[in-house]
Amino acid sequence: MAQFALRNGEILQLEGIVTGKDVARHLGLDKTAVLTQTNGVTRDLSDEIPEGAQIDILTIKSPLALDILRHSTAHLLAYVVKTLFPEAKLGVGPTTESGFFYDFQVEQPFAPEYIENIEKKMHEVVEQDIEFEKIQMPKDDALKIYEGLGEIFKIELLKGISDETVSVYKLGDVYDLCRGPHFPSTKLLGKAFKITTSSGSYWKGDSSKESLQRVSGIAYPNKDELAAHFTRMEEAAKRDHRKIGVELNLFHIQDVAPGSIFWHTKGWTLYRTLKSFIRSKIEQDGYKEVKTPVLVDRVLWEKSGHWEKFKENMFITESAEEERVMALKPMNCPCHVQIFNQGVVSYRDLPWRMAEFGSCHRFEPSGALHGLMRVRGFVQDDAHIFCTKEQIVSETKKFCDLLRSIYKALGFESFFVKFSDRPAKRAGSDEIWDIAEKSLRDAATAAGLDYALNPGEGAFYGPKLEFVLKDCLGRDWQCGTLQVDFVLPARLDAHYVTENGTREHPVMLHRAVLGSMERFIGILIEQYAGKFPTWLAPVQVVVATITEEANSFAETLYKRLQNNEIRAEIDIRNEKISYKVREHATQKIPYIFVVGKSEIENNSVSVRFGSDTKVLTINEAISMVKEDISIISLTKDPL
RNA sequence: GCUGGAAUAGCUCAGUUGGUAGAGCAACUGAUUCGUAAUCAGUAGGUCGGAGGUUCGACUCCUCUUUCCAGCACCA
Repeated sequence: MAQFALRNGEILQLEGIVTGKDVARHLGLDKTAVLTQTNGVTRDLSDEIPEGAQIDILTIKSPLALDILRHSTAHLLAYVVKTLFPEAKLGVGPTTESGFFYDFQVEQPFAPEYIENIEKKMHEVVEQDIEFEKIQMPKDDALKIYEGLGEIFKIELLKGISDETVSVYKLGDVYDLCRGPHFPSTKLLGKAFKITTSSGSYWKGDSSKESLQRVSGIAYPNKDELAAHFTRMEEAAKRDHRKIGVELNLFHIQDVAPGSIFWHTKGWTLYRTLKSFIRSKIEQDGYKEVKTPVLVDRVLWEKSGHWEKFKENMFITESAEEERVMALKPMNCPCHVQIFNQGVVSYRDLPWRMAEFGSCHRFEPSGALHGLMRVRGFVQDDAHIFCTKEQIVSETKKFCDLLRSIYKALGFESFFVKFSDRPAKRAGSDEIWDIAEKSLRDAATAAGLDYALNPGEGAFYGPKLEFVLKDCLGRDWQCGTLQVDFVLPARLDAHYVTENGTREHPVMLHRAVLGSMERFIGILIEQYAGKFPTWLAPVQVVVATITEEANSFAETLYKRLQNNEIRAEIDIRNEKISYKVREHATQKIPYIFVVGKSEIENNSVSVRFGSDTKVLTINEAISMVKEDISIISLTKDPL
């Protein structure tokens, strides 16, 4: 008689070999049980339970079961694809944030009709209630099976496994190498899944390896949650910055300049406002702004090492009059070093925080372009801090504080941080990398950052911290960055004179808070769904008349707003006030100042803010807006 | 760059066995002078992304090309 502890503290006694299924049956959960949690580990229901274990039965409703539901649905997908396309070779089929995908190698990519058919077939297989049969076998046996089936990718995966015994899940006659666990059978997967897309992918995520076809789907425990997912997606699509950019007349992009932005007046006002804000913040932090050339001789890029690594991604110029090859700068650092190198720099001059709103161009692959988020022409809120090794930690901490204060002011309380360490291809010795990585880690800790390690993803000249924000569709975009660089100053012959009169290379900290102005504005548009806080709004107030008898009163009011440096517009069109209100509300103008007969008589204004309306004196109304705009100045205080 | 999909008026979209284009909103003109999310009427607007080809005839079929979208790869 074996004993097991249930989660509620009850002790269960059962005879013989006991599996999760037995426990479930004993508890009357045999119809709904999908997995067990045995001693805190999620396992198959068919697994034997060791005596004395603490056991919990998981049903489809359990949050712990969700990821397994998706994983098992991926296997179901693989089963259906193998049934419909027996020649397909299986890749891998992991879960995603809201679903799953499976990669296959097939002769013909899946046409949309096939995708529909696959989904239909998956639902049929759910009805057939096929069992996920778990088979533990020696690795060599599994290899034999897959060699017999010609599953080249599974063979490669198997060869990479060091265990002697592996688990294979058999669904119908399809063998899938998998650590598991899985649901016991297809019926329990339910109907709340949907195949969403098919697309290309690469084996092991490597573009030099085989091209595969990825079929992706989403899955939830029930139809309501599935429907809620689609509703969320629709809501998110409404705040897509590309859509709002057109609706609010902020910018456009067209064929003649792929990856570059035509900023319209309203978008450019937003851009300038953001830039002024950043400028005031960095000036307070001791940065000195510069401006360097956009067109620079290739020799500088050769010297910096960028030519060798990135020339395919640079815009190179050609001139009928001159043989000299120039390039549009893809980054500002080598140019900043040229300024640093004018004259002699003393240790007393360090840290030298050299900032630039640097206009950069990179030939990004066509498939990477995405609205404002990934462009070929962009402006970095860039700066390079030339400092000593000893100053790395304090400068990094200072930067992190600045970044946090700016993000907070812009409405981003939370973001995530990645620490990217040395890549395989890099410049500089291991000793230098050791120092660079340690300094950056210490600084990140000192700044109280919670970061995730991103191994091997550093820049070729140094490790970096990356500050990542999400767009409305859940995609990650790196915005801020800080990179420690011991390499470029040496390559570009930057020196300073130490206390002892010797010459040394400074350390260079590459850093940006927003990263790209364009990208950050894209993120801001989505964050606010176009309804910007008043200080950022391109138009802050519209003065709208009810009838034309209010025109001159409106003009006077409009002038006063302008004199108070409020971005205002006036609407004296011969339209009904409800029409005007609707239009300006749709344009997400923060304040609508409505004036009519009664306002003229009382020298007042009817202020509409959001859906609130109140009648104020003109002075009160102007103070209200000015106070709203000045909210941003609070953030000027150091944290 | 790779795989798939798409491109029709300023915007959102109709337009199937190939017979040279249509709606709503926006714009413009006129009327309406109105109290907080759409007043009415009229007018104008398109080489159907571009270049070739098939055909008596192409928005529609084929080839090439550009751009965009989704995913992958890339991102100093």
